[in-house]
Amino acid sequence: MQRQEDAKAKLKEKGYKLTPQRRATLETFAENRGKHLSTEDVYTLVKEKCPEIGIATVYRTLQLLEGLGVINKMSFDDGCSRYEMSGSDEDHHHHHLICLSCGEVQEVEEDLLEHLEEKIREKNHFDVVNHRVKFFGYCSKCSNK
Amino acid sequence: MQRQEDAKAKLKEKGYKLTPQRRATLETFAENRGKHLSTEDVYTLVKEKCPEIGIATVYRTLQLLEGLGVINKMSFDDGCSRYEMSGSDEDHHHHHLICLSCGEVQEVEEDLLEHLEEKIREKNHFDVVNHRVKFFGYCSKCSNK
DNA sequence: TTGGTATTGTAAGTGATTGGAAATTGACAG
DNA sequence: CTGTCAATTTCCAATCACTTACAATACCAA
Repeated sequence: MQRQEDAKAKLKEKGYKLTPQRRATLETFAENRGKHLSTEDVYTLVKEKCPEIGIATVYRTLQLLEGLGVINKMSFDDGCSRYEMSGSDEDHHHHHLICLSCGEVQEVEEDLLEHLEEKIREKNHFDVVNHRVKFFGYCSKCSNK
Repeated sequence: MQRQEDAKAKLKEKGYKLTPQRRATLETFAENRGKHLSTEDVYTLVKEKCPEIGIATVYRTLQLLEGLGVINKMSFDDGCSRYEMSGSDEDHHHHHLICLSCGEVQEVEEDLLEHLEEKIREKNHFDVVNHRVKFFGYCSKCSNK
């Protein structure tokens, strides 16, 4: 896919090597778009393609890919970091609904506050290029209980 | 709720971890607003969510949360300490402007999208109780360079 | 193909936190 | 003063998410 090829180009550009471990990690993210993978998740999934991989390499790879902007780290306060592939345009309108009861995370794709960015720009002299919103509350399953 | 989220932010800020035990304790206080819970009370209540928790951890957690100002200790001379969530400040909708260049974080106090919460509620069947927004961009100092 | 360098897996090391149990404290009775 | 008992703290070994040391190995440009 586009992003996978981009990522490979970025690696080469910066003098990093394209190893089977990194290739497998990229593939895994491409195959799991929209999911928020923990390091353990990635480890498990990548292991299917590349059984020898060690957990340390997974951590290193995720760090590297985050630095290159290929994936984004996000925290849902569940005790571990989670990542997803950063899709340049979708990313801009990509927000989360976090259930305070069960911890489930849903996504909302919507441009919520484009117009507010302008307001912020004027009031705070801050040049906004992106925003991210978390809504906290109770998902349908939990609020029915 | 807001105070729960604030508390989580404070923990993170000070380098403390948000463990299941701490999460359960915060939830317990949120669900028992206005009550004055003894350590034993907290132990019993938290045990429902987190049965493995030990009494020592409860004492430690209460100490920690008191230090962060999330809960208040009060004495009724009944032989044990009691606590309640400190509710003094109300639902502050404070959000953040994060500079991508220097990393500076400004706060904005503003209710940005109350009306959008209703929309989310209908479309996603998600009962929103709070939201948090991050704006990414460049602060005035950095964008002038 | 080759050689220098990046990268790897293993295993040991972080630092914060934990449960259980033992130790300490303090109020009070005898 | 001494013993008792419950509240609270401390000790300790273990756990968790993550990082690092290091020697062996794999990329990839020449």
